Amino acid sequence: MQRTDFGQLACSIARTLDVVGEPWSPLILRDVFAGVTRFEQIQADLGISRKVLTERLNHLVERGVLERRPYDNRPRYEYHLTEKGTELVDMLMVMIGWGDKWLAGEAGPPVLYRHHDCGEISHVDLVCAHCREPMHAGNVDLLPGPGG
Amino acid sequence: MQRTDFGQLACSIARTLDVVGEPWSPLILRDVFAGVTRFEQIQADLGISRKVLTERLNHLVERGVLERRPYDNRPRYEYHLTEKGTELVDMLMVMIGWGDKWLAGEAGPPVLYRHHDCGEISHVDLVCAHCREPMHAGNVDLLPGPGG
DNA sequence: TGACGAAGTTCCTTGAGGGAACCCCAAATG
DNA sequence: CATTTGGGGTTCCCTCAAGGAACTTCGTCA
Repeated sequence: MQRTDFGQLACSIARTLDVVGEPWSPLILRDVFAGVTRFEQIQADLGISRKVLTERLNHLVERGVLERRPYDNRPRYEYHLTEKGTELVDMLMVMIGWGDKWLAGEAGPPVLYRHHDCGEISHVDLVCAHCREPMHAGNVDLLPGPGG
Repeated sequence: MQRTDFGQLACSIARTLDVVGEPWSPLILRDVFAGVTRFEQIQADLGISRKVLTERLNHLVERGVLERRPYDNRPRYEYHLTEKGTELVDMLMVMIGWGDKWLAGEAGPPVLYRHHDCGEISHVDLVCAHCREPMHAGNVDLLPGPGG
């Protein structure tokens, strides 16, 4: 889609967009995460063009985010999240939290997420991986890194 | 770009993509967050087409993510994050964490993030907003919500 | 042996992104 | 006063990606 190749930029956001920045890709990951793992199911659930779905699935498999797995003796395949892909679900959960807060409107969020550990309907919050205190836009400093 | 209108879907991911899912939008937010706030600066920094930059800035202002603010007697403007936009930086920080881990390669991450509270170079982790324990793909259950 | 169904592939049309050139306006400069 | 400069866009044209419908392939089943 975008003719500018984000994968070449020295920016982890751009590189991430190069993997899941194309239209539909995050929604495809959401479906696979939610158990909608087959071509026909995803196509019907999202209403995406078959051509584009083929392109996206191939791209996500190439980048190691999804895995193509046969599920029958016939040529039938399911798509599953790899470890790399499973960790991308973190991004989806933050998008869900933001969308629920700012865009859900009066009807409320369309899907609820129950934390398996505490049993409560909840949402994610960000903490510093080092000290476990809240970590948001207001309390980080940016420094040049080795790959810059 | 995508002719399918994601904003109409009953899905918070799709609705979030309707705001920042178009190409370049997350990179524009990153620039504004990092202090690159003027049209010419953003255009030069990203190498984005001026036409597309105009469209994206207008869209982000319309959706309440950015604020257009005059900075001179002349007709000159800076773009700043609103509260709504500042909270979107959470999504960027998760993308950065994932990109740093899976795509940075041998050179290492291009930018480092120091947590202001503990002073350490760090990255974000996700916790349950309710019990503060880790919350990832593996330990959430999906339930239908009121807006579904 | 014909129908079926999953998983694509092909083809055409439309519209979004890239890029360069151009425009407008206020201040600074001569 | 006339002219240049520089920020912030706008216009135009070209290419390529998204949408959508029809078609293909291959193994199973009636």
